[in-house]
Amino acid sequence: MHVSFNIAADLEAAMQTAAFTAGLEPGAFSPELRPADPRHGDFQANGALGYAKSRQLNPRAVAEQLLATLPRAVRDAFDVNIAGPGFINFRLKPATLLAWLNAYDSAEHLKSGAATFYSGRHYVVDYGSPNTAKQMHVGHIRSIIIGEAICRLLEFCGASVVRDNHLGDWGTQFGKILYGYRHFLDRDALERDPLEEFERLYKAADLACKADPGALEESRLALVRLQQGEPDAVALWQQVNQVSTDVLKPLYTLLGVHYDHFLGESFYRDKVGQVYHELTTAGIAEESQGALVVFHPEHPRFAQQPFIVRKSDGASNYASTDLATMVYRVEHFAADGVIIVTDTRQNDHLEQLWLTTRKWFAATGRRLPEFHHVTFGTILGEDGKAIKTRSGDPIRLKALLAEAEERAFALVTEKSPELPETERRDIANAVGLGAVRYADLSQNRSSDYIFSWEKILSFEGNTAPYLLYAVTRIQSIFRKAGFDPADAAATAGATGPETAGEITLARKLVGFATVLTLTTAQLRPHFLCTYLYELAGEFSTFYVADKVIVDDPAVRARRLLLCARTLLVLETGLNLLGLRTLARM
RNA sequence: GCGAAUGUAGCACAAUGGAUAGUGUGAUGGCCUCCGAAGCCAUUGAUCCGGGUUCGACUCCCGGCAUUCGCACCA
Repeated sequence: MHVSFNIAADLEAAMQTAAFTAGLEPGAFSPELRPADPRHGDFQANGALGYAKSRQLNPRAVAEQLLATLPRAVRDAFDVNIAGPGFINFRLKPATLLAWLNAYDSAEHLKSGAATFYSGRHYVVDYGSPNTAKQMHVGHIRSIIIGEAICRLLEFCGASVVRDNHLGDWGTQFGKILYGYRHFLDRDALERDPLEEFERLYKAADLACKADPGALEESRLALVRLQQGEPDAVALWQQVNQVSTDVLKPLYTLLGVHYDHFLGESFYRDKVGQVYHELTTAGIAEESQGALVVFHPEHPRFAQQPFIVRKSDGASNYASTDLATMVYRVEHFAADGVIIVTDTRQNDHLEQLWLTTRKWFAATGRRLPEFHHVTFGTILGEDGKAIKTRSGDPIRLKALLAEAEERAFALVTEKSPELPETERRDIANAVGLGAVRYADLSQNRSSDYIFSWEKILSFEGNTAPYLLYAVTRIQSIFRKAGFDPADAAATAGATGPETAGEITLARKLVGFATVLTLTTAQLRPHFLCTYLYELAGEFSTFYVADKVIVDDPAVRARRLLLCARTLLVLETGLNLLGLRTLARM
């Protein structure tokens, strides 16, 4: 029996065929196939309701018609019934469940099943993208974690992905650092910890600029000199960037993120002239108060609120470089889609960027890519305000991750004191970093969320420790049974699921395909998290109800198959989210 | 002032316009001679307010309210 990875897609196509055969008006019927409440089925088609309503028909009668013309293959694979006002419910038969479980038996096979979703599509994902001359703090973590998960998900679903770190390495902060370097430099401090000193210089200069217009003016001029290529300024700028990336890279390594490129704003410094020229020539940009700006008359707000493309002192800003970046990504990387992962505070900027890009590309005959601004909210402390240290400074990312590992180590030591310390350290790394990561991904990214160590490291609820624990329990079963989880001998001759626990678990496993389509379509990793949490829950229920290691070889193979596939889907899913899984903890 | 995001049990979070709004925590009561109880089962409790669209609204539209954020040379 052949069974597709994404069963829903086949079913949807079959429904269209049935509609045609049944003589429903062509083009007017949409199956509206959705995952169903498990009490009703695995999928439900709601299309009969809308179709019937618009044509003054009885929706149940339309559903009956569709049901009568369903292809034979659908009836073989599903139990089908009509319920309520005209919902058509499809429930996977045990034989179909078994066929799917047999077909998708490895990460490679799951991936090749999913690869049709985005096959041949090229995406550039811009995430992380910190400013240089600063330490990374908690504020940077969401972009890194969400961005990386999106990259992995798209790749798994067949896309080719370019990971681009669009460093903020060319902005106004350099004018201030140049100013600070000239007036406040502490050479010993620079020697000891250069990044620390550059950050201090920036802050000192920033304060000076707020207090003294002369300082502000000097900083601006310093930036212009840098952007004009003055050697002293350029040398200092290079030093700052070198020091910064030296500090950034180990953090990315710790987080398992490997960028293909670090094309920061400065990379585009020789490409902004073309932007000014084309926008002016096309009549999209205009001079206003000495600056080059774009207004969008058709827009209620951006008709008045300018998109400043070149500052009045001639310097570029992030609008200039972002526009140049858009062209580079389409022309150099042949991007079909551009995804930028930043917090919601940049909504206006990115909306203006996109409005401008559309007009500009139309005027110059360029191909317009898909554009997704993947936004996210702020991480809050337990007081409901933006998270900070007690002294009011931002929490450094490095310190946060170290604390996560430390707290996880204490927990593991408490729960499993018998394990050797090196293993407990390793577990603490996976659990601690996984907990931070999962906390960020498991909630809808558009909301702010409250960060609590107690909550994210809890073994109860939708957390990394709970999911990692489910993985280790399954591993433990295989250890006890004397098989490697990937060993086909363990599950040879397995028949379809029979008990309530087995069937529920198997149905959930098949749902992996649906959740991948939903997660990538909306670029919201929390859909996958919710799914994995539910899967782990179904496994726990099954685990209590149905003993796996039993004498009857048929029952044992059948249940080991479910264990093996649950392990596979949990590990695959968690890896897509960037979590490392464990054999024991 | 204009705009955006958010508003769901005491608390923290789910719900691509579908059927009885799910889960964790908390509280209460059960389940280990049995594969890891870091677990499982059960009870308890909620859609900010007012209109509208729809066969059907937490979801879409309009008007309020609340919180957070953004709005001419930071990114």
